[in-house]
Amino acid sequence: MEKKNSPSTVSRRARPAKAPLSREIIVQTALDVLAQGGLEGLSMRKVAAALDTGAASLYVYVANLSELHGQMFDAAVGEVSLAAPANETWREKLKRVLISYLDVLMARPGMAQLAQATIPFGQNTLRLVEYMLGLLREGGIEQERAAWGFDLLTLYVTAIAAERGFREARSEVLTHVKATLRNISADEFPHIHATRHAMTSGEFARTPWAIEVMIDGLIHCTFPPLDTLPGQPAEKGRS
Amino acid sequence: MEKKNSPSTVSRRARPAKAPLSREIIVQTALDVLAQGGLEGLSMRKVAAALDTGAASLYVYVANLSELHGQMFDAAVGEVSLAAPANETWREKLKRVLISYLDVLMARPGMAQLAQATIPFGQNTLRLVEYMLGLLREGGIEQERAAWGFDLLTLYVTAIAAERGFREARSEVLTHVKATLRNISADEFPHIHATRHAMTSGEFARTPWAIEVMIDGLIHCTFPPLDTLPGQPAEKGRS
DNA sequence: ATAACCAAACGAACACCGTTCGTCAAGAAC
DNA sequence: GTTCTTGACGAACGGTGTTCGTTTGGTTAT
Repeated sequence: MEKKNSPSTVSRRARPAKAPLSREIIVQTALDVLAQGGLEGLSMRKVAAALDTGAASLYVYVANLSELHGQMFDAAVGEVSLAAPANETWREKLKRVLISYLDVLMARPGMAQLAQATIPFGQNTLRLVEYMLGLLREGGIEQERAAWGFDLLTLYVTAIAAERGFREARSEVLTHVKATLRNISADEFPHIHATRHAMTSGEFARTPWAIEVMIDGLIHCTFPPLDTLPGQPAEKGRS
Repeated sequence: MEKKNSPSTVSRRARPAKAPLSREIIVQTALDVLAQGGLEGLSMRKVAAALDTGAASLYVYVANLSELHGQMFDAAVGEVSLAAPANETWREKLKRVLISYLDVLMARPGMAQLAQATIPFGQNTLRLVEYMLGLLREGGIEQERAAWGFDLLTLYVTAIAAERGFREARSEVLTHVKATLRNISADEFPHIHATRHAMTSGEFARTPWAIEVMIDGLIHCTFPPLDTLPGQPAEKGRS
């Protein structure tokens, strides 16, 4: 950004003690850029600019933007708190860690979308997965249900965070939607009309509620549906 | 693309009977482009090229790319089948329509990501929402639980479709992940080690299973948590 | 002290992208 | 026949990820 090396070779004096680049510094700076500008405002060029260098310099430490995304996600997952009061039940602990994960996803705009676009298997992610699987097993949920259930839970939390992120990013569209919903025809769409307030309510209560619903389902569900495993779904049209 | 109008004004004769543009044609062409190249391969320029015109021409009918995305999504939702055998229970019908929705999301690569990026309230979407809410009410699930539950169900189906889309798009990363998972340390991550096969299994059985889990949870859950509505979550750290 | 070497850093370029602007031509209205 | 409107469009602006070839500063070998 602030480079002025038009003469011969004075440049190295104008930038005397620049801290050397590193993977960690790049990832941390990228998280800062994300925090300020969201996922739209995150680009190799912007991150490089924040480090007072050019985009090409980053490619020494990071293969491409996609890999940087992955590194950023895992670094963020490292901020999830796994601590819990010892007297809590497994269910309370599970809910607690999921909410902490949700907090991390919502701390920086665009982090949830980043989580959705990332196939997540860094060190911090593994630690989190291990912890959650342990809790489900502690609750007596067997192997397969635990694996699938963990996926169900995290998928939902990530999705709800991403959805909120989008709505914050484009609030103009959202107000338009709310107007449409408010004036919706009671004849053509009676059920939507009846629930039109509930649909946009409970911004914060909703996620804990959904977590409870899914854990309840996980406990009551009679599956693991071994019968459907061999011969495809046996359900309706899988194309 | 195939324009040759270097001389004076012969161009109009070289392109005599071009079908006029329209919103519908643009949306339909965009869906074709999406089907072929995924969301990455969808751009105003590509859609315009497929219509043998320039990108600027599209802006007469579509405000911007984001609005085009919205129109594309609603058009796709129109393909969801709401038909069901009359003797089915509300629960079977609900599962059926959700699977049909999943099919639509997976029919074109990138459609699920598009669904996640869209705030969905076109005509076809409203029809689908109305239908699903009706089924939930038919099942005796009261107003608020139905509204939130519908959101939970669709959010999950969309998320699972998007996740699969990503994995297809970047299979190189996925194989790497699978290798990591296969050789994972049994000491450091015992639970992951134990469930490492279940975690990547059941590609197709998983979604019907998760739908059952969520409906079970929806039925058994004692909520709607009116107690948490007035004073924020009363849970842990909402930032 | 000097020469050789190497890897990090970087400037420039390529091929894209969304969007805007000014212009042009064809049909409608008069 | 003339004016007016409007859809179509070429060109351009400022952005993007990524690559290539070169520079450069510090380290090692002579």
